[in-house]
Amino acid sequence: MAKKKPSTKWRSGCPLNASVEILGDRWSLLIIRDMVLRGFRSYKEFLESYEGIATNILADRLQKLMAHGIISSQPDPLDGRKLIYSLTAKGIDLAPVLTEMVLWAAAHEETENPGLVRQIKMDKKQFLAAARRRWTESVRNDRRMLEVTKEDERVSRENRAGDIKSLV
Amino acid sequence: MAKKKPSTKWRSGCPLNASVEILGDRWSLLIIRDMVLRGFRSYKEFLESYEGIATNILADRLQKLMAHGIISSQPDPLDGRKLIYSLTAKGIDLAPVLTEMVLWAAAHEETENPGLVRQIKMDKKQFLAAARRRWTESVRNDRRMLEVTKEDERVSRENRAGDIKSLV
DNA sequence: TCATTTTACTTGCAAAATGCAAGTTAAAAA
DNA sequence: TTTTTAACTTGCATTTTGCAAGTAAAATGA
Repeated sequence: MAKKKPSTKWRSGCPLNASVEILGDRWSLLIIRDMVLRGFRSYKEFLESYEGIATNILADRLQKLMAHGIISSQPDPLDGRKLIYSLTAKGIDLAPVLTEMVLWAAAHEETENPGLVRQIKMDKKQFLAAARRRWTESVRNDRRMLEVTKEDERVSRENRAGDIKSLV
Repeated sequence: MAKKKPSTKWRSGCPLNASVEILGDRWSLLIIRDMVLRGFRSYKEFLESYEGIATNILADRLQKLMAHGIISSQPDPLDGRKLIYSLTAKGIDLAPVLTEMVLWAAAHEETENPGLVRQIKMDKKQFLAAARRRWTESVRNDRRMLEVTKEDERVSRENRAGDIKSLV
């Protein structure tokens, strides 16, 4: 499932340190946020998000998140130029980290999006359950789409075979 | 209470972005961890922690954490070379962020300190309550120590005054 | 009391990460 | 079949990080 294990050689064995080494930069968690909370799935969407990430940094972060097994990618069957990025189970498990960081900043800094904050405060568990449900749905949906695509390919292969036969 | 407001000019108003701009580096949260979980309070202790932070980076991070009102510092009344760093309320409020990051890494990476992880998993609320209790205690204790020191100074001032009088 | 040690830094410099602008390539749309 | 679009890559300047070596003030030891 995971793409590749990064050379698990942490500065220390402390679990917090592992988190910080993987996620401790100014962009990774924002990409995760866009996926968990806003359902973003493509390079273009991430690029056009609020904070304005640079193209090379985005490409680098997507690669690293994949290397850490937090996201995965597949070609879009409907548009060959696109890659569809998905959260893995490891990725959606970051939702509680996100929500706590949102609550902390909302409590101590001047921030926007009071609707989001209110929702989390009102019922954190339900908020997380909803996020996970959306994720489960999208995984199911991707699988379905993949099957349809495979079927399409099978049919088109048969058609080509038919064409060739008709040429003989 | 807070030292100074940093020029609140975020890349975006999203609360998660604020958190990431303040805490999104490879060291800040480790310093907070050392304070919340291990009770560290001096430059030297932070310096000797597991991950081996460089002296200049540590000085820089301590300054930034102070500028953000996450920690504060006071001279050690028992040793004039030392500064005692303390978590502010804003600082101790980061405990839930820490615990979620610990749980995430423990679930998905090879890490050590299973005792800590077991404790958090067993009863997260109680774990956080204990961390906060330790913090409240240390705040109370600091205040007490400060008063004792002030009394000492008053006495020593009187003694000096007495000495001067005795010289006249 | 006077040299030594300790604490909390600073400074200088090399290496790595970040950010911006300008390509590039393959696929889709007009 | 020309033009757009999506997802990058490249080059280069700026910033951040990390290491090693100071420094100043206070405490400690002889």
